[in-house]
Amino acid sequence: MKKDDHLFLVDGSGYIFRAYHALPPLTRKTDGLPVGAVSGFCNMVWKLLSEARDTSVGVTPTHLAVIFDHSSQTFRKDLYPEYKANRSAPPEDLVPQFGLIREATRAFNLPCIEMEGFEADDLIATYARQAEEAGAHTTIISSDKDLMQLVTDHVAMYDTMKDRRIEAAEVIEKWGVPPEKMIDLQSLTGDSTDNIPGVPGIGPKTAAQLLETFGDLDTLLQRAGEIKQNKRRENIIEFADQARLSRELVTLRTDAPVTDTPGDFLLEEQDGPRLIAFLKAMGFNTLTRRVAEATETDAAQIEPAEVAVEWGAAAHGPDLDAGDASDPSSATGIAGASDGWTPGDFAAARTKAAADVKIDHSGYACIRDAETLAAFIATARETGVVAFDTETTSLDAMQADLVGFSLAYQPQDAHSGASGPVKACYVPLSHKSGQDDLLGGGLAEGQIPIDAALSHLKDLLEDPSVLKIAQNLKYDWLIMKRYGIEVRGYDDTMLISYALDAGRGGQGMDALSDRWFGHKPIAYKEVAGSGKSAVTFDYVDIDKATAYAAEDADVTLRLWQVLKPRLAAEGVASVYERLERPMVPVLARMESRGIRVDRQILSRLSGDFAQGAAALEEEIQELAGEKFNIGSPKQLGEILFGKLGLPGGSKTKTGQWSTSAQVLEDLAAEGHELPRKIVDWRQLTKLKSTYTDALPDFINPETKRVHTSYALAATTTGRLSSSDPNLQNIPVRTAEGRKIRTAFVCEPGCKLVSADYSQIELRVLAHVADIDALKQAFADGMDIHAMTASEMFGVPVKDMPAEVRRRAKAINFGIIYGISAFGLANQLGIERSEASDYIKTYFQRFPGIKDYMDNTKAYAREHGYVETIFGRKAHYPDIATSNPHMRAFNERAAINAPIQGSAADIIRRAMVRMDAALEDAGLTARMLLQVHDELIFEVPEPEVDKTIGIVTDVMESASMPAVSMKVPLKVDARAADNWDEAH
DNA sequence: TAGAAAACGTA
DNA sequence: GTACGTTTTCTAG
Repeated sequence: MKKDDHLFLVDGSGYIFRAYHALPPLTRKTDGLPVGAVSGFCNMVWKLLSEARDTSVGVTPTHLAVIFDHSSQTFRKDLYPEYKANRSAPPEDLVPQFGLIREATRAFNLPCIEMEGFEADDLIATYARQAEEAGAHTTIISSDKDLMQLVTDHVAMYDTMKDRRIEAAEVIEKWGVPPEKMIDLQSLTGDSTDNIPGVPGIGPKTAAQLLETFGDLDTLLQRAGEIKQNKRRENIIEFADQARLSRELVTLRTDAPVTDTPGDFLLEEQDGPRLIAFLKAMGFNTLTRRVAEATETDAAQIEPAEVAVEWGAAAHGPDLDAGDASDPSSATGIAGASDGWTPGDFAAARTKAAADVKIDHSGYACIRDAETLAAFIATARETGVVAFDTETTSLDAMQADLVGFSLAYQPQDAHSGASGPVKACYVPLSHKSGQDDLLGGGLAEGQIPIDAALSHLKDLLEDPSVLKIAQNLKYDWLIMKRYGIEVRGYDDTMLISYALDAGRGGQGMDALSDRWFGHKPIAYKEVAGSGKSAVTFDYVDIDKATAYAAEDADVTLRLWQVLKPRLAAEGVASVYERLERPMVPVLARMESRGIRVDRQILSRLSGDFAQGAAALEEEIQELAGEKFNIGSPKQLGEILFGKLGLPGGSKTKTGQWSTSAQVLEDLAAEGHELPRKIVDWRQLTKLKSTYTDALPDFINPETKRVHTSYALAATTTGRLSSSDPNLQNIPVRTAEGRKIRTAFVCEPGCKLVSADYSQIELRVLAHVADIDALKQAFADGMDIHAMTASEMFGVPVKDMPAEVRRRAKAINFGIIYGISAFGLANQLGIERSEASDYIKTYFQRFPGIKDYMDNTKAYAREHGYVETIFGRKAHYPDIATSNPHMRAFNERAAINAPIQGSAADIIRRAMVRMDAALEDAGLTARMLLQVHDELIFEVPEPEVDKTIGIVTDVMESASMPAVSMKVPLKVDARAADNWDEAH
């Protein structure tokens, strides 16, 4: 470097934290990736590079480097193991940004510097010193006081947020001492955020005054006896060694063994296309435009870069390698990791520690006044992590009223008992007094007015920098949304557990508590009663409610401590971050929108079905010769196979005659009249009771729409399930059943749009098993079942008999289900031996499928689980059982899971992106329902065509960029006035 | 009154 | 042959 050179050293790590807290949260439109700090960083760097002259930084750099912390394992930890031990860890939505900011640095064509064992500050000190020795000037882009000791007449600092240059005068103004005395000052004051001890009772003002009087730290410590104030004198004498240790910790190393020199950091021309590709990938439109202008690049011609995102894994960023700080729970007091631990070690330690802290209800508090609530929330906020749970009057989130809520920021330990600090609490809001039931129950005494309590709660729940933890958050999210609160910054223990342990048992709180702590929480029944004597939660005694509700928050927090570290350790962090957690608001919105159902249509159908069933009932009893309960399989079996002596097919496992549709169809085919009528009767009564009678009761009195509830963690494979009512099994196969779909309608001026994946599971199969013939067929848009038939039976596709195609279709489905000769024979009504021959032929024709199935079985047996193409695991703990029947069942399930599960993952990805994609396109279409491979939208009529385009695009590209499918995904979409016609 | 079994709707 | 949820009947307590 030369005399006139000017080196800029950007404190990258410092900037990340500052930008995160100072700037409004920002997420990438396409997938919700948090990018606020990245955006701030890019804007700041661009400003430094292009507009330096116009700002108070005052100079233009000739050399520039961005410096980062490598990890917390530095030489300072050797000096003082507690160094930074209490540091609050980065918030969840900052974690992925560490890697992105390094990417940004490279995209700007700037050196990205870090070194193991040293903090960014030491590297900055080293380079600044080297530059100074060469006679050049340095500007450190930071406002961190730890760097102020470096300020000289050749080294200044620059605060980008305040646009302010920091030189010796500014240091003196702020701290009362010149830069060269900053080390001594910090040695006395210490630093609570880095856990540097200093001398108790000495703050910056006192320290500056003492240094003014005594000159420097050594002199002060020697002559401490001269200090007049008793306490101050005693402290300085007693803690002199601590001050010297602190000095070692705060003194920056200027001799870090760096391999570059400042001269290597010569600023080069921007690589416009590369930078723009990155900015586009981040979705920074304004900056993209500016950079395009400045570099004379046509941004429209540039594809967004593929940027790898470390959503939760501990690959980058300060402290993330250490494990104990990789999530904010390090602040919760459970013993953390020591040096060199792997994430797995850490997770195991957490599990062990969790079982040791016993759950004790006596420490829970019931908070009944606003001041205490505010104080509790303030404490929780400092901790940065808080478990949250609502208590309401109903399991239906769309109808439930809030009764109270509970919070926990640490496990409530047993030792402190009732007199110790409160870490978990319940806040009753609308419990009834119970005395005046006749008057509808007055509000019980001693509850915070709900508006006041919710305003405190809102501050907490909507602050993304405080991590909220809930068990099944979607429910609480919907409740809070109805009270005008939108939860931001959250984890869901149910979903974490699901990502980790799908197939290993339930993910409900009671099951998890039992599994991890051997503890059974107070049962809901115990506080609210059951059956006829059950009451809604607002009639539960507040003391009982406190124990029950606070325990739920306490247990939820403990579960999070145990489960969260496992995500990274077991490689499913991205499954949780991308496929589970973002689904919470997506599904919550779908559920709260609901779908319009025409009560009149259902009512008319109910009448029709009732008439038809009554007529059949009469005929059936006529044929049977007596009145009996047709709905009773037991009585029916006795009539058919006992009294009438029809040839009884099979029996169920309890020894009863089977009267399944299959059996009755077979009898009907033999010419018997009665079974046919029973099948028809069953169809009508089924449609009536399950659909036309039941659905109207689900119409919400307020919204006049039907709001299903989606379960995110109910299946082993990753599919959703729907209940209350189940809208994923609305009839479609028969003409009678389809009539029910005509009752699913849209608002006037709108259309229902249904978009479904064509053959998605067979496409996934072609991809995972890598079958050339299948891939080719899909690429060519061929009829896949006809193609299969043609390959297997040598029949040309043209003018193929329907029966031949039907058999091939059954085989294709069979493959997906883990085919057995027994099952295929059943399905096709052929002999087992014939089915077996079909399978043999199929495997000869498509040997890759056989390989895939064998490999999947072997993998499942070795690992106990299988994976989807996005890394979701489905566990099969019984895969190696000695019971041949059970083992075969598990093997078929294990073969099916990657196929069904990958398809489920794909539509999840589409759903996560859908709302933003529609909004970006200026559309107001609303996604209402998901039926495994189908999405249903309500769309204003003028927007229909454009919506179909966007929806199709998002769905067909849903696997990208994570997985590039070897087979195209195809989506069919159409619009109509009801679901029957749209489908 | 709670839970299992049988049946049947969907992808 | 895979994955679910709901209804009705029937049994055990």
